[in-house]
Amino acid sequence: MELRHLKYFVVVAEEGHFTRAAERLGMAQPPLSQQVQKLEREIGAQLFHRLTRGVELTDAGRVLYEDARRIVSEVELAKSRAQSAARGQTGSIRVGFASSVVFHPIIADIVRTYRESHPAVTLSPSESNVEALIDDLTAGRIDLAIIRQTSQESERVKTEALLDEDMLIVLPPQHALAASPSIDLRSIAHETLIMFPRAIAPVLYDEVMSAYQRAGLTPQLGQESTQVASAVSMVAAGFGISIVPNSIRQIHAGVSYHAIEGAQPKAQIVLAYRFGEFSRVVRDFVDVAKRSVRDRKVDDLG
Amino acid sequence: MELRHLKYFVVVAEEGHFTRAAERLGMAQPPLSQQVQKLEREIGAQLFHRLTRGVELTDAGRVLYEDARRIVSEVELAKSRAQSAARGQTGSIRVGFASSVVFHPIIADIVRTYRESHPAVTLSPSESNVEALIDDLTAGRIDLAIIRQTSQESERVKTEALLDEDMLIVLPPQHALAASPSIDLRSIAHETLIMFPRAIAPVLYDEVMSAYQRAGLTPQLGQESTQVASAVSMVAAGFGISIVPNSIRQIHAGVSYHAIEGAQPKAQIVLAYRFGEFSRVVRDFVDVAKRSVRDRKVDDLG
DNA sequence: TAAAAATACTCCATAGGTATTTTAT
DNA sequence: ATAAAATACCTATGGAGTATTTTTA
Repeated sequence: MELRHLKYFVVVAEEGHFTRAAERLGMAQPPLSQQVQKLEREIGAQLFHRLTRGVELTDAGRVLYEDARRIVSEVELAKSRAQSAARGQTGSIRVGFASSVVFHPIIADIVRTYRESHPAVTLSPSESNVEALIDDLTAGRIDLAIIRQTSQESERVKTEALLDEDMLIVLPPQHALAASPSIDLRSIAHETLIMFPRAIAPVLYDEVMSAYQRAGLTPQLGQESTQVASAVSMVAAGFGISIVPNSIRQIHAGVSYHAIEGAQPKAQIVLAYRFGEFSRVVRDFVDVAKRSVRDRKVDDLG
Repeated sequence: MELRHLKYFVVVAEEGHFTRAAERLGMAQPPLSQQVQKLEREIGAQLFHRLTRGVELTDAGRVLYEDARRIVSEVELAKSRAQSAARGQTGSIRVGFASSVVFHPIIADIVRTYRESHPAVTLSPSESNVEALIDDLTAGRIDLAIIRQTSQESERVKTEALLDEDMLIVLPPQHALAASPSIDLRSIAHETLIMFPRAIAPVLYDEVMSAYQRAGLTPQLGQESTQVASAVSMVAAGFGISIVPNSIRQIHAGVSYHAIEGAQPKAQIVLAYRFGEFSRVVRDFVDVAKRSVRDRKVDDLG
């Protein structure tokens, strides 16, 4: 059985007349009769009662008519769905975010812009640490990740720098230096430094460590925070000070944020996706992300 | 486009390999390649990425695959429905079951009773998630669904509550509380909770969440299971605990099932059919279902 | 006898086969 | 060098056309 048979059958059923149906189908009557006969032979049942004036559906024909009509239109629908998927307008995309990047306003920017331009694409966000996200990416559990710079360049994962942000010193309320807009690392070298576990964002961690090193200092490491962001609440609670990416500033917990004088450590935000990624929806997301960053830079200048 | 194209496409998609697909189809590879190319031309999009070792679906291909597979099987079903209608078995009924209800003994009850009272009616069962079943119902792909309670009351779909069942805590073997017949949520609040995706059965999902909330607790959500039932095997594998409807108890996987003390979440089983459904076979099924539930309740009392 | 479907035949488009080339690792 | 898809070319099935016959109210 072919779709042709169902299409022909539907038209004949609607016209109740082979000759008129053939006209509507833009074909001659005999081949139409033949195709319907072939369908009847395959089903093993009469679909029409042949009358002198036209034809009439049998019971079997009536049952088939409902199904055939629906199936024919579903094929049309399937075709146009596939087409819009090819244009990247439908589908789904799973994006993982490193927990230290979710506060950066560019993230909201990117997600909003993408959602607007691809309203029919389902965007499933997840949050984890850099290492786990790279795993998720290679294993195909996510399609794309926005993370911190990573040294472990896998063969299967392509990374592209999105932007750099400065890192800031976080001081508890009532700290002696809370009023200074910028602070020299040496003036806080003796204070307990709260850091997230290195595994969560190794390059970020190392960046802070080397800033101390370049200044000829050794950080006094204290209690580890579980996340980059939760370091802030530990600072607020008086456990010590911390150094976090600028975007963490979004968190107002009574703490104060200060630029670092001299050797300014940078925190890079990076886009990661599988090498040879074909998917249009994913490629579009990459484009949107890059464009958002570019537009933002232009804004900053203006 | 012809059914042949969809059939060929489905096999190639499943094999990921033109040569093997051609074998499975009992034909040579070149004509298969040609037919698929023709389909791609008609859709106006690549359906496969041609790799050195086999092929892989594109976004458009993935979208089409789901539709094509369904359409091909619907054609088969339509054919046999027409055939049985021709044999004078005036009826057939397509019933969809939410995967989380299929283990409930009432389902077997209803189906058996209906089969006995309507031996000439062909009953075609299918299994899916709540959302997809409501879609199938409105689109006319199925006539009736037995699902979990749904909030999205469509205008075209009428739902009727069949029965409530309690939800139970599932614990892995050797769990400290495995011997307790009933458990307080607070005593397991710190354990990882394995849940199915909310989309599969939103009301069920929310019921569990609000049980935690009412107890002043926050669930520690872990890895999602793909199905309600597969949560049990994940519990057995030690990924955490879960909360499932009582009927899932039918699955013995080494796990233990426990009543929840206090705020007992309920899982409702619901009958859904198109508003203004006139078909006798469908109305009879609804009657049988309701009667089965009533009889069962009488049994429970006795 | 008239309207309409079925049959008889003819033709050619195309599904499918075989042999070979191209492509990507 | 090799696996696998694409291409080239051929064959023949069968879809569609024209002419005609059959059927039945």
